[in-house]
Amino acid sequence: MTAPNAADATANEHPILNLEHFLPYRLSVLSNRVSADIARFYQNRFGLSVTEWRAMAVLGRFPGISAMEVAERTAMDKVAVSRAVNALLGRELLTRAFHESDRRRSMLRLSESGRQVYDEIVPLALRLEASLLDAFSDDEKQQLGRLLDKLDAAEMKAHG
Amino acid sequence: MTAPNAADATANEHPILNLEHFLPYRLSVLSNRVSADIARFYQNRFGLSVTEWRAMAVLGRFPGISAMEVAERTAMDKVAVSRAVNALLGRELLTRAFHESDRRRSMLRLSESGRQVYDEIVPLALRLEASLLDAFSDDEKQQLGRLLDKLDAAEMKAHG
DNA sequence: ACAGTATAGTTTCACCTGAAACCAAACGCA
DNA sequence: TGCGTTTGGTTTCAGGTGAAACTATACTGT
Repeated sequence: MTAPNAADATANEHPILNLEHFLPYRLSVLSNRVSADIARFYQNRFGLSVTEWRAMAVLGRFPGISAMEVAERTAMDKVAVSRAVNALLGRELLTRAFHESDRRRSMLRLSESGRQVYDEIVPLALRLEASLLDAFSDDEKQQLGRLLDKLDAAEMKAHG
Repeated sequence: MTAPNAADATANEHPILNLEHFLPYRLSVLSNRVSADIARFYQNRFGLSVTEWRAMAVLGRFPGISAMEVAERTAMDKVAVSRAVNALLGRELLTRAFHESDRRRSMLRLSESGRQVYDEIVPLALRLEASLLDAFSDDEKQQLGRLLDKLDAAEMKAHG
């Protein structure tokens, strides 16, 4: 074999990873920035952490579910949920009852004031999302959704 | 005004946020899962944290840059970079020299063994990325890139 | 009925992270 | 030259985070 050209040398002996085009990196940076933008807002306004807000968000949608279900629906682990729920109970933004026939199982709901906070945050969260997608045509929005679905599926498959 | 119907009530009085379709949430979950998949690997194999690997990745590509430039190119803050660099210096995966005429400025490079680690990780990282994009046509890959660019731009604009 | 296992949730521990304060070197400009 | 400001980098501090151990309740099969 003849001497490799520069490109071959790069490919074979010293592979290079171009971080700024590396998909996992791009996702991470984008997601961290977007999350920070939103978090900053409800942090300042309501003193809620991301995990707390996520718990509230899912309880606004599915009142009465257990901590376990909150964990599943938010992709947080049960430790994070436990802490978030306890913090929110302490601030009386949540109420907790226990299941009649299985007293391990909690049943969580937004309290009156929790619901007020929720009702105030949701429209602003939606506005923020909308501003991200401002420059997107309907078609592009749909494509983005589809591509993210596909990435989800691929990640699951590659072991999730 | 007559009594609102269920849909109106939902829209006006009790807006609902559907977490599983909320873009910032989707990005966060996907990105965390993908990052964890990769991190698990070089964590086990080399005891490298995400920040350490990112620093190495960028130094493999741009030998001799300063800690400040590493921070810029990895979107990490300088505290994280400082820690990562010191850990890597301790393990002799990096070397550090100082700039002649500005002795505050460091000049960082992968050491021999750092380069070996880099050369071993890069192909595996690329394989992992490829497996994520396995089901994507060339066209879809290109669209994904374009849409992520657009999201980056929108985030910048909405204040980044 | 009861021994073993599974499940919901909490606590502990060890680590990661960013903001702010800090230090030292370098620059700007009178 | 020297004094205020800027900049590169480190340290400190105050949380946030997940893995693993733990508690309490419920289920299962004999």
